[in-house]
Amino acid sequence: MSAHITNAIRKLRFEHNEMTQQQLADAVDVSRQTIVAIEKGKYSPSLEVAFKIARQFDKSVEEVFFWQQQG
Amino acid sequence: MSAHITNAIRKLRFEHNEMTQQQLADAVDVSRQTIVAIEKGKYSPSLEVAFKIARQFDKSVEEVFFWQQQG
DNA sequence: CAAACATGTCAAATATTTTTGACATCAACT
DNA sequence: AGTTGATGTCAAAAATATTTGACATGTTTG
Repeated sequence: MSAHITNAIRKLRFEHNEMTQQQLADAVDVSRQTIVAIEKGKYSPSLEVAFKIARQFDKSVEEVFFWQQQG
Repeated sequence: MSAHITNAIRKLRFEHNEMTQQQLADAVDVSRQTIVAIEKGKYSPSLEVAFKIARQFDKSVEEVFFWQQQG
């Protein structure tokens, strides 16, 4: 029932000067554990955090997060 | 500190055959109160609900939700 | 080897989102 | 006048996201 959301955060971090999880966390003002959890798909972020992460990489939300509908 | 996110849900509901809050709620599988709260900007939704609402209107997340960065 | 760093994980506490149920108002209709 | 439907609000509970602090692992560097 719950939709699954994947993301390209890890890929984008490496493409952006090998940014570390801690650096991204600081840049978007969340904890490192939050970045880890989102990156690993443990849960999906709030829309606000999603916007912050996307903008950090100069991307749209949909270029970073991928939603696949369930049946 | 908290970024503000506005949205075009009400406008889109009316553009889509005057869809009611209840119909939208049913379509994206949340309660009517959730639609009311998001529509009125009481809080911003999860990324998952944001995706569902956007797709309901055949829009991207960014065509429905507008994030304004804080200083 | 030891120190530093990046990553992963866990558990408990806190914050935020979402649900449920109830009630109020207003407009449209019979 | 009464009913129905759409919207708004409130409060408490439940679910989910986020934080904090701690610890473990592997890699790199002095």
